[in-house]
Parts: sequence; C-alpha cells; structure tokens
Amino acid sequence: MLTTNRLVGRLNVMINRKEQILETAAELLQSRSFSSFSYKDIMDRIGIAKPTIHHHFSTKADLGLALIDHYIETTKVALEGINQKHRKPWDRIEGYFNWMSGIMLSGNKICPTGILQAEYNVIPEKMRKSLSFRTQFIQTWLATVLADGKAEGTMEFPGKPEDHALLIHSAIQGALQQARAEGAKKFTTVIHQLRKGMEVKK
Amino acid sequence: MLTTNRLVGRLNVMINRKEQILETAAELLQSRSFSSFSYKDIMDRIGIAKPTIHHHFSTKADLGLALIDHYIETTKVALEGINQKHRKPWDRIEGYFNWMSGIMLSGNKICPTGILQAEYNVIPEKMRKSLSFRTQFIQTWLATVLADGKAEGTMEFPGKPEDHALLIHSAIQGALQQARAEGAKKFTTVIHQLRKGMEVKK
DNA sequence: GTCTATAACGTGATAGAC
DNA sequence: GTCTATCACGTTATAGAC
Repeated sequence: MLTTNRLVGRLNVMINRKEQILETAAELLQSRSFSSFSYKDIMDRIGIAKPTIHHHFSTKADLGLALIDHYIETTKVALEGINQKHRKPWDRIEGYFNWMSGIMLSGNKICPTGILQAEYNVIPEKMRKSLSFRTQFIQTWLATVLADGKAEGTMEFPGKPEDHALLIHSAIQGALQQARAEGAKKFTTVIHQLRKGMEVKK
Repeated sequence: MLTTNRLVGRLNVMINRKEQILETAAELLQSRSFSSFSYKDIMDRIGIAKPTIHHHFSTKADLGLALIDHYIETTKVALEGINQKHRKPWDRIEGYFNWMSGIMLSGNKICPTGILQAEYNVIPEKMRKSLSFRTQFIQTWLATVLADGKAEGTMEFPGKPEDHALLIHSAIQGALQQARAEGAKKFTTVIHQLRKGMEVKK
C-alpha cells in the first residue's frame, strides 16, 4: 500500500486516499448505518491509522457531509447518464429502476436516502440540508420523466407528476429495505406493481 | 415514583416497571434507532438505575426481541380492532392509513419495521425472525382487505392482492421516513396516490 | 427489585514525532 | 500524510449490598 502510494506520487496519494476513505464509508453507510460504522471500521478495511482519517475528515459530521455531497455527485452523473442514453420516458424510468436494482444486488446495501432518513434524528444537523437536496433532486428528475410520459401519452397515473414521483421514490426506498430483510423478490415485485400502475389502459 | 410503586404492591411494580421500560424503549427506537438509544437513555427518562433495566432485560438483544414481540401484540390489537370496527374494505384500508398517520403525528416517529430493516445488518440476529413475522403479518392483513375489495368490486389494482399489499406497505414505510425529514405533507401525498391507485375506473 | 460501584471495551478526537 | 500514543467519554454488562 505504502509502496504503491509512493510510486504514484504525492498528489495522487492525497486524492486517492480521500476518495478511498469516502468509498469505504459509503459502503459501510449503506450496509450498516451512519451511527453504526466507526472510524475503526474504515481503518481496518483499508489499513490506515485512525488519525489519518481525521486528517482528511476532521469530525464524523464532516465525513457524513462529504458522503452526502459525494452521493449528490454520483446521483447527478447517474441520472444525466440515463437521460443521455435514453430519450423515451419509459426507458428512462427503467434506467432508474435498474440503477436502484444495482444498489440492492451489490451486496446487502440500501438507498442512502433511506438509511439517513431512518436515522434523521441522530445524524448531525448539518447533514440534513444536503440530504434534503438530494432527495428533491431525484424526485424532480422522476417528475420530469413522468410529465414527459404523460405528455406523449405513453404513461398514465393519478395526480400530478411530482406526487407520483414521490410515491415511486418512497415505495422504492421501502422496497430496498424490505428486500434486504426478506429477499430480492420483494424489490422486483414492487417495481412490477409500480410499472403496472403507470401503464396506459386501453 | 418509589412511593407510587410501593402503594400498588409488589407484583404490579414488576409488571409496570417492565412495561414502562418497554414503552420507553419503543419510543426511543422509533424516534432514534436501535443502535442509537442506550440503557442510559431509558434510565434518564424514567429515573431508574441502569442495572434495574438489566434485571428486566439482561442484554440489549433481549430488550430488542421483547420490543418486537410487543409490536407484534399491538399490531394484532390494532388490525383486529379495525376489522371489528369496520366491515367495508375501503374503511379498513383507511383505518390502516389512519393508524400509520398516528405514528407520524405522535412526534417524530417512524414505523418500527422501517427502522429495524434499515438497520438490518446491525441488529442482533435473533431479532430478525420476529421482525420478519410482523412484516408478514401486516402484509397478509392488507392482502386480505385488498382481496375483499376486489371481490366486491369496489377496489381495482394490478396484480395479486399480496403484491399490491407489498407495494402499499413499502410506500408507507418510505413515506413515513420522508415525512419526518421533509414534513407531514409528504406522507399525506403518498396516501393520496395509493388511494387513487386503487379506485375503480368507471 | 433496586441500588452503588466498577469492569471491560469501543468511540470520536487530539498531541506530537517523523 | 501518516504514524504511535493517549484522552475523555459512553457503551453494555456484572458484583454485591440493601
């Protein structure tokens, strides 16, 4: 590890280390929870000393905040990626379902929004605002897709697009939690019901 | 406190104390999370010493298990109460929605299934089985109501009753979490969408 | 059943050397 | 940037007196 770091040079060490900590923390957050992972867990996983983590993220609240900002970035990349790859509303929705499905399949994980909202009263106060931003970002994206689908006549659902987007997001958040406890089938069933609930009745 | 306990007699003291601890723990579980509340929190809230709690629930895993069993009991009472009060499927579903709404309104709380599933990988192993039982119990009840509604022609939804029951339960679980972070409106919106999704199209 | 006292350990966080 | 060493505190849990 040390040898490798020295080989890639000083700047890369810093950047990689920080991102490595962040990735590890993200993994731990989604498989355990915010208050259930510790600096020691990170330390053990990537083989560095605890003060090294404190050097990059001086408090756990700072790490938590960076974590959410990191999620915001990957969310933007993921959703804009879907928009670029697919034009049709149905394809975009399926892209979103697939993205969520990937979270579930990548080993005992759930949606970060879910875990952080479940722990809302115990996470550091400054994490809450960023969390809210990410939640809104996803729901706004979903609402846009739904509005497009309704406009072109390929999707049908009750109420306003943003209301149905909220239903979808809530259901998937709950479904990921159910799926980890009860098996992947729970997730695919919920997706199926959501899909059926938006199909156009002839 | 002590005086009162002595007045009600020895047996009552034991029973009441145990239930008092359980109620307090339930409150803490739903407002914080399982790993985020401690014996000290209970101790501070009801003014007893920590070893007293250990006397009733020797380990935290035991307390957690008793907590879920307690939830199973109150769930049975609540759902059978709804069945006795209301005959029509729509009234029963609304009774369930109201019950969940009550959780949200009683101060910053969420569904215990939600919090425990969110922490699934960190809760003691013996809690998981009971948790699963309660989840299934609720979904089976919901499926029965949905099946009745479909049979009498007042409800309409895609797929099997148990599949739609899973969607409803997942959505509400997610909605309670969203509502605590983003405001009660999120919950009522999800309920509204679920309701619309089951109405009979003329 | 309840208490005081304490054990044994894990936590986030800091000081200071290299 | 990373380390060793250490701090102050909170955690679950137990021993033993009343």
